[in-house]
Amino acid sequence: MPENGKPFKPLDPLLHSELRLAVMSILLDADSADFVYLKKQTGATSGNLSVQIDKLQQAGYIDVTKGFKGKMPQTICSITDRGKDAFAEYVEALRSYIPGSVK
Amino acid sequence: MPENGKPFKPLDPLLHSELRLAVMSILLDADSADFVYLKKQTGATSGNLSVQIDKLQQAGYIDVTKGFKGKMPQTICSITDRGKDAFAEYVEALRSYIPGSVK
DNA sequence: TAATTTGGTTTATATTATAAACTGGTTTAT
DNA sequence: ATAAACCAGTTTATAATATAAACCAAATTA
Repeated sequence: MPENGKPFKPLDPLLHSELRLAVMSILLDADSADFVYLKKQTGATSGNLSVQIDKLQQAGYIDVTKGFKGKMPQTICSITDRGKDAFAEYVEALRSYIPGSVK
Repeated sequence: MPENGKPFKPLDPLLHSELRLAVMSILLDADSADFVYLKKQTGATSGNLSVQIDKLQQAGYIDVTKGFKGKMPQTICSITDRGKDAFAEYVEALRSYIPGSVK
């Protein structure tokens, strides 16, 4: 039997989202970024970004710290170890869909 | 100015879907596959597969030919050049989200 | 010939993404 | 000092998407 089953690994739905993926990507590089920076880099609307940050936090993929910068509110995000793992696994899963990146 | 804008390329929403991506992946390798085979390989339900095949066809990413195999209906799918291009571009866009695959 | 299976399609539902509208506070202009 | 404009977000409404359940016609099997 040459053809075996389960060729495709499931894609973590929490990461399989353009904006959340972008946020994770930034945090993976920067290890810390605030709301304003994330918004600028992703081009997202505030509302969308706010919602997606929430989801990533609730999944334990990022840490969110609310404070102030001067008098202005500031939301700082950073990636967790769990988030790093999930991202790596997501990328690995992606490979299973891309012929030529078999390993 | 060290930090430039637009770091993330947009992800073609037609391909950014687990099942459609799997179908495209199979067709890219096989160049032709029927409904039954696609269903088996992806593990999708018939309904879901039917809908996603439709979308790919309407986008011009795949060709769909309906005929018969013996007396049984058969739906054969194959990838188009346009589909190949779109897939390549999608993978390229994905790279912009994955630190370490900068080029 | 009645039940079951095959190869799908259609339609309904649940989830998701996204933007619009809003809030609480700050800075600027009058 | 008060109004107007702005900043950093949150909440809520809406549109789009994914997915499965229900259905259908024909073929096969019992």
